[in-house]
Amino acid sequence: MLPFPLQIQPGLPISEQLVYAVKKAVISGLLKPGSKFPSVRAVSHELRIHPNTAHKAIGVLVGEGLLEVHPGIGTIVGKIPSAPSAKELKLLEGEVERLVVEAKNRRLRLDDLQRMVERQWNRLTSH
Amino acid sequence: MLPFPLQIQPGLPISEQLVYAVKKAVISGLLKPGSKFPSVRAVSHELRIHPNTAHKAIGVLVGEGLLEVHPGIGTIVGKIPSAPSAKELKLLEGEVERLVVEAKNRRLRLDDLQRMVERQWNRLTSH
DNA sequence: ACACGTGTCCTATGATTCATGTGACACGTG
DNA sequence: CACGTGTCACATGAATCATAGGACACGTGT
Repeated sequence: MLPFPLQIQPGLPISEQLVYAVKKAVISGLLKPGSKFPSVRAVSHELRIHPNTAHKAIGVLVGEGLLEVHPGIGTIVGKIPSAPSAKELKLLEGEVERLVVEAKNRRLRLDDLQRMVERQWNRLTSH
Repeated sequence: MLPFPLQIQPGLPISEQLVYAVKKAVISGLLKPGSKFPSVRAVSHELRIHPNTAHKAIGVLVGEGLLEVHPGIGTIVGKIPSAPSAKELKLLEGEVERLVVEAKNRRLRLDDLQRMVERQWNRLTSH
């Protein structure tokens, strides 16, 4: 069994769903830094997807520092996520802007949105 | 000239970029409720895109209540954006979750994120 | 030395989405 | 009736996505 939950659904690319599932598992403590991450072939076999698709998702996660690859040995969960770079902060700003635009068009108030953020934040807290 | 700014860039679907540009223009007061919205052909001509592409974006905006269509006459900016339905709230929850997941993986703190939200909120305020 | 599992890469194919091309129709205004 | 409006129905080419099948280099274990 995979160390993280994922039910693949149509509508979004499979590789993106896999990336997101791993990100959620990492921050929720399901995947602990330094622990082994399933091999490309194991992931593809469990999820019934093609190895290339799993490999693509893992490549994204490696690029973001969430996973570390050791050739010939395997892949482990990244130990120390680096502090946000200027580039990453700019990307986050863009995502925040998108969210605020949606919220404003739905006629939410700032404190409504803040409460939603805080609720999701606490819900995704490891413990 | 179009009543809203938009510089089409590669990487995202053109229709999505158009939808987002209009949403931002609406909440920033550039497009006022009740005012006329450019015709499908005018938008496609100004942006150098295909009428079908502009029509697709406008269709999305109509579906969300931001624009109102009067057949044979034209399209205007929606007057009264409805209160968020349960379905819309659920979609927003999902977007908030995505943002929180990204922020946590970048090792931001809750108040860091809250500040970013508040800043974007004030930046996108009309007047 | 050898087999095995690991990550990585290559070429190819079919499905889907996206943007465009082209043409047409119904509606309301003048 | 002409005109501009929104709307729709095909079709085509490009790009993305997932799949298929095979191959190679690396490190570990026997």
